[in-house]
Amino acid sequence: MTGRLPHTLRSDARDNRELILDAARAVFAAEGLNAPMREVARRAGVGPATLYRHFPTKEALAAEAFREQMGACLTIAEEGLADPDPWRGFRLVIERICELHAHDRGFTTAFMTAFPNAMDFAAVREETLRTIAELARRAKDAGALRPDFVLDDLILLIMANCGIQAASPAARVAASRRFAALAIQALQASPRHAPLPPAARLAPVPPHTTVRPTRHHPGTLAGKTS
Amino acid sequence: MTGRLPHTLRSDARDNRELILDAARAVFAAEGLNAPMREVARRAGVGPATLYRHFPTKEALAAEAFREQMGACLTIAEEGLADPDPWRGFRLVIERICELHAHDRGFTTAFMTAFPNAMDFAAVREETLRTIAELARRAKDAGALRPDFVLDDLILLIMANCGIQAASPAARVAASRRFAALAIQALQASPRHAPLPPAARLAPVPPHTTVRPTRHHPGTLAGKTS
DNA sequence: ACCTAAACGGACGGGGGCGTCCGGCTAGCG
DNA sequence: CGCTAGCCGGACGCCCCCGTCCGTTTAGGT
Repeated sequence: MTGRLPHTLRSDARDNRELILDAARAVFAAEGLNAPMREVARRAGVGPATLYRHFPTKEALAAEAFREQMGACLTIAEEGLADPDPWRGFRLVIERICELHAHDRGFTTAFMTAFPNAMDFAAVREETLRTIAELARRAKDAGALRPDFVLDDLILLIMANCGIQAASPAARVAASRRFAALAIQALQASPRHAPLPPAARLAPVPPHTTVRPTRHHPGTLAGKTS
Repeated sequence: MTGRLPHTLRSDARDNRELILDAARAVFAAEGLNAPMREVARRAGVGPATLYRHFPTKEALAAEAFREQMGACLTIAEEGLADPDPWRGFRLVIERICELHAHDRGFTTAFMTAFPNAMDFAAVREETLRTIAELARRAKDAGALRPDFVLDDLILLIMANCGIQAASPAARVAASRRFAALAIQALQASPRHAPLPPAARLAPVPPHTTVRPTRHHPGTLAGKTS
């Protein structure tokens, strides 16, 4: 719905739009959401003005660029829910979501912050979380998932997964895989497990997660950084 | 050793040095290592030149500002090692290190990156890791820590802990506490645990990986400003 | 009280990212 | 084939941050 653009769009404009989206995906994946818009434009081989005309804000660009991954996220959750064994489904969800997030740096923060202006973005996010919540309920009922698991723990793990850095993308994915395995074993129900400290409300998170806002200069426009 | 400054330092210079260090600790804790040097200077109530004269590079400033925490880190490791029960010592180390890192945003990245130029910084880091490695060995021998644990897993967890964000510092600490508890249970030796995927070499990480500056744009990613 | 060396901080030039304007180009219709 | 509306991208002004220079202030010894 968002992109109900009239196909009365001139052909070159159409082409550029795709070029920009491809470039954005590549740049955001490699450098994160805080990458300069300029960089995306350069990579797409267009001028900055063209980029800004197509996507007036970075938020709009990111929302459009990550629409696919957002959908993938939901698909993963649904596939997990479809698994006859809820615990296996749950594990799969953890593993695949971690991998997805390890692949590009930008998507995680996009997912976590869930820009308020990109409505359907947040909607898919909520739908994904709701699906996983249902899956978690079943896994608990099956006695496989620890009963004190809450949805915020999932957010916690995704955030944590996002903190993992490495020299190469490959190393990051590998590390992320190991992390997911550890997380799963921590979430597995077990009589040996001591009770956990209380969960903290986490999401959604103010953007400074990635971006540093404060520049207390009275009067001037606020500055932000990441 | 590092700070063998002649106490033939003028009194105002001495005072300013302390003011700067206090400001740096506060700013780095609140905003992270990427905070502008200017901000530290403002907070300390000195001019930029003064700051640069005392600490020619941000690295030098951070190394000095975090010396205390760095020492605390090592102390934690040593106390863990001193515990007669190695597994309890290990758990304590995890919990306390996570808490320490949750408290200020800057220290984690400082610890992870371990600036190559700040020699003794890296030295303490290595010493800390070595101590924990020994503790881990004992905990494994006691049959409490899973045998496939490697030191990189600790790095992994610290990095992950660093990814945790929340609205308030208090919430972050709470989340971090829960995370630590989960991590400990994942690392606990258990016959139920499946083998883990291979560990990946992680540290140290180039500093720019962590964050990158961006500017604020009204109505877009920036959630709030003062 | 004075004098000097040391320390201070305001100010400067450079660099980079941001968002926008405008003159030139081209797609695509008549 | 020619025209026009729509699109493009170079260039601009803005702001913030960085690191350094230099005229001014001040500590502290005589």
